[in-house]
Amino acid sequence: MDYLDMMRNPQDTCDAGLSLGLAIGPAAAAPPGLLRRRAARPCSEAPFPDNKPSLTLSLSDGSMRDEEAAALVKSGRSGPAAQLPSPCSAVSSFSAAYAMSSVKREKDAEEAEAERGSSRGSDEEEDNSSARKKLRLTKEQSALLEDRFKEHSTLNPKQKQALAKQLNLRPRQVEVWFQNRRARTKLKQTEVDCEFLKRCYETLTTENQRLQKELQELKALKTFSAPSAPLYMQFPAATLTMCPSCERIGGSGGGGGGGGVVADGSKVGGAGAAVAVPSKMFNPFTHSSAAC
DNA sequence: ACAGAATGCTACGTTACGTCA
DNA sequence: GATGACGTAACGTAGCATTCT
Repeated sequence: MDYLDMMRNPQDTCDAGLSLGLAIGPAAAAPPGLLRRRAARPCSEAPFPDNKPSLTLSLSDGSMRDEEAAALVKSGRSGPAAQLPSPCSAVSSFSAAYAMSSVKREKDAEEAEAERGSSRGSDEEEDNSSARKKLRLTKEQSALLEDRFKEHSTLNPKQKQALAKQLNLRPRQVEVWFQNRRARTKLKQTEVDCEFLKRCYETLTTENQRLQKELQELKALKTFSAPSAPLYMQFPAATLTMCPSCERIGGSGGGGGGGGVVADGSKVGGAGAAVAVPSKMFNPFTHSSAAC
């Protein structure tokens, strides 16, 4: 399965074993970008300094560009067709009130101008039309960019300059490529996380059904018990657990504390039960019992 | 020392081009 | 040849951190 297949069939991605490395960690609990945008970091830092995602994606293998590479070979394209966005058009599409951005554009334009004068002199079209042209990276360029991305998902200015020179691209193009590459990685991560959560939901649903069934059985058992006996004595011993922290007794069924989802809305233990379950969700990954 | 501006980097969303079925 | 889907380069924007004044 290559990168394109994974993009088209995220389910296949999971089925192929990408979820094997999943763990309940920062990435799974809160997929980056879903809750809040990550704070900016100095470019020298690692991409995921502390809360490194708990699974890795093999997006950066060389096979991922095979289709594109094949297309390039087929089309006979051999080198980067330099298409420099017209500085005029860039500015005209945007309010000049944005001084910060326009300064950056000027810098880009200067970069572009410098490139034009040197390595990109072979461009056949230097039209000043406002339409932006799209460059297709060559197989070699893509491969090298992928290699660099595998090493670091971000570049410092020196690395960017060097890589741009090596690839015969503008630094801005390298920068954009890394931006888009990070975005693709993140998208893929989100898809995997989503799939993982879906499976968690299915597991919990199954567990809930099982517990409801168990509850029904216990209720049926209760009708044959002595009415004066304490409630916890009416449970089979094997179903009773004690929370080590709060030392409260609860049924292993999870619904015993009132927090479990019960079909008829009633709570096991009733008002007098010494079990308090604040959470409405039973988490089989963090609780071996639902006593508390 | 502190405040505010400038700068540089990022993520995110969007646009538009190139390719393919 | 026309067309729609898809991948992705390029762009616009805003937030944050650092540096400068």
